[in-house]
Amino acid sequence: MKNVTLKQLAKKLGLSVSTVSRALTDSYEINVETKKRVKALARELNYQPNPFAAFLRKHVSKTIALIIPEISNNFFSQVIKGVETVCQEKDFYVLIYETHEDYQKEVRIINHLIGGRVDGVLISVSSDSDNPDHLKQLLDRNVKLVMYDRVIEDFEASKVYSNDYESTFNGVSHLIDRGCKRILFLKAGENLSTMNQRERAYFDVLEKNGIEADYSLVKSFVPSREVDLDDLTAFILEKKPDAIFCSIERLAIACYDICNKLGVNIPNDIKIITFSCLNVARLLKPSLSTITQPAFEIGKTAAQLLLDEIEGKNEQHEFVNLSLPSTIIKRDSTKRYLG
Amino acid sequence: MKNVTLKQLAKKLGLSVSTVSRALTDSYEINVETKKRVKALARELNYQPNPFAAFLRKHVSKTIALIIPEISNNFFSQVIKGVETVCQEKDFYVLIYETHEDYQKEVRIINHLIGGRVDGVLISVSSDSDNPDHLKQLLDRNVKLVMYDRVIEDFEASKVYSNDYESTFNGVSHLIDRGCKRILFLKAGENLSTMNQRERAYFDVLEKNGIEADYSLVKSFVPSREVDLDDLTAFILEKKPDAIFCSIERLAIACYDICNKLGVNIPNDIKIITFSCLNVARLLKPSLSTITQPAFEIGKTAAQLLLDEIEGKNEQHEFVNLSLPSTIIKRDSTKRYLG
DNA sequence: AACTGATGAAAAATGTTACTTTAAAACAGC
DNA sequence: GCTGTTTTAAAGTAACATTTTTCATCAGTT
Repeated sequence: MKNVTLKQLAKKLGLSVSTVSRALTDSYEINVETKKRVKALARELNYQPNPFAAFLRKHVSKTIALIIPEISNNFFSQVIKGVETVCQEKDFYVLIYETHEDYQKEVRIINHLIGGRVDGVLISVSSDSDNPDHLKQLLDRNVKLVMYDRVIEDFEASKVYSNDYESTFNGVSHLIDRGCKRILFLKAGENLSTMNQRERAYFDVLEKNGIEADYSLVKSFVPSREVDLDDLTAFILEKKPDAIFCSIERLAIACYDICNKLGVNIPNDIKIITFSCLNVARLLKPSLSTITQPAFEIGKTAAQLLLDEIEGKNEQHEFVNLSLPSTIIKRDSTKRYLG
Repeated sequence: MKNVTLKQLAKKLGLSVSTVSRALTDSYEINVETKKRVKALARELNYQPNPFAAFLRKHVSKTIALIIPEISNNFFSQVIKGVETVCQEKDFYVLIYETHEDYQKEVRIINHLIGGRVDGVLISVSSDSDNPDHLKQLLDRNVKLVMYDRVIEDFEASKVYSNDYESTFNGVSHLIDRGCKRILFLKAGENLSTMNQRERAYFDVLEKNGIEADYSLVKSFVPSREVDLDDLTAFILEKKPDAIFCSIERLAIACYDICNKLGVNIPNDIKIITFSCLNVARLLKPSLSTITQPAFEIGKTAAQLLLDEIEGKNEQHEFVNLSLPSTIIKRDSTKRYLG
């Protein structure tokens, strides 16, 4: 082992290991001169304490796990950024895991984490996650947990998400304001908290506007799979909608492709609005109306809450439910007529 | 501590700790019946070996660090995905670090890693990284290193990148084929291997086509900062180019915004091509011609190389230099005329 | 009785930290 | 000036959970 250890430092300095250790942590019991000597040598040899050994003593790893359904997704990559920002500031380490929307994989990951690898876990549950037993086990072993975006509603933990109900309500209302009556609702995933909120809002808006609910206008997609374009094309041709509400960005992109192929004009023939964190939405043809979630803030806030819990600032287990507002940006894809 | 340990298992089973340990690792020295009993209890209590204690003995953490200049960037998030894919398969853990293009931060991160937290490091160096001493220290302490995308050319390590020279050569040639003569070259970062390759290719194409090099048509941007739109607008208005070659996606987006604002038509007035992993490039107005790097493959390949080295498959230190081909996709933004 | 071979127990080691102890010096009280 | 106490500085040691090496036991065989 080529790594510098306390032992080596102690030997070179003619001191004991414990003295060196405490000199480095600025213990009051050590002579000022000795401290200086120790620190000077530590700096010279670029001594870095071994984190694994330190953990074994202290049972604190200063590491959290960030569990993500799909990494290369604008929403989640901004979440990562938010989490990173907070953690780097507080000298915490972030382990990233991707579930690929697979519940089995999620369980396996959590089991790994049970070994005590991390102090806390940030999770957005996978789309077919119906049973939270594995998460309970984490808590049993004193690993802190915060859920973000996709949460399990009756689970005892802090949660950070966006106002899916309200923003969907506004989004669908916007379509109706523009004269749409036959609005497709494309959802992704069956058991997701976010999707349920969005679907509820969709039907509520219809009811409020005296439009009869047609459940056949709702189509569900498997988030982990590619969008089946032929299938979606057939669906659109069959239903002949005047608008499409997409609950994820990928579906909107598929709709754009399909409309281009079919020669259907957006927004004159069909209007489209979608949940999306795409930063070039304004440059699309036509520019895409979006409901943009505060991804970066969600990441930051969730990480903040988790670190607070780890640092024992929430002894009473007062779990927080935080809803951060999305922004609805109306662009050409939902314009009344585009000349 | 609520965690299940070998000690607890041993106590419950009436065996010694070492016997339990060896039963779980399927040592030939342990009676088959004993093994069964041990494994049954381990499964029942969901025993997970403490990774920190295991490390301390074995000096293998099965963890690598992935150092990234900017996480929320299509290219890098696909790299993450590639790395994740390989590592999950081989049961390795990935720690993510973001440098925000800051050399000081990069040095700090590497110093942290020197403590032995990881078995290996995957790095794309930050844009103002001129001195690789910190990386040498890693190698001194037996931490493996592989560079991806942005590499330091004369550093003793395996490297994975894309064929920046050739693809830029093809990209600029494409612009010239379309009749462009006054091509801006927008670069990002001064000391980056990638940028140097691209710039060299740009000038080589000009020379090959008998166009006199005009160094004032090259403009450099600081990758960590927002693009200064006013500044870029002024530059474009001053230089009156018939094409712009963007070395990063963000610059192309800025150009689109500027052209829209100025009422300049792409591609009739100015043609634009860019390095980009944007998956909606085809849906922009006009659709954007791109040079798309194989980000996912770069991540996969680099991770593969690193894990091989960690697992001792490269005892002779035969470092690999791998160049993966980018794809140039010609779309409307470089069309001859768009009616 | 000595020797195998199988089985499992004990002990050592990893690098750090926290608790306990020791040694010496400084100081107070008689 | 000596003894007893306090203070200061440093050393020693145990513990963390695991793995690995060494050691011990016992049954069975020569």
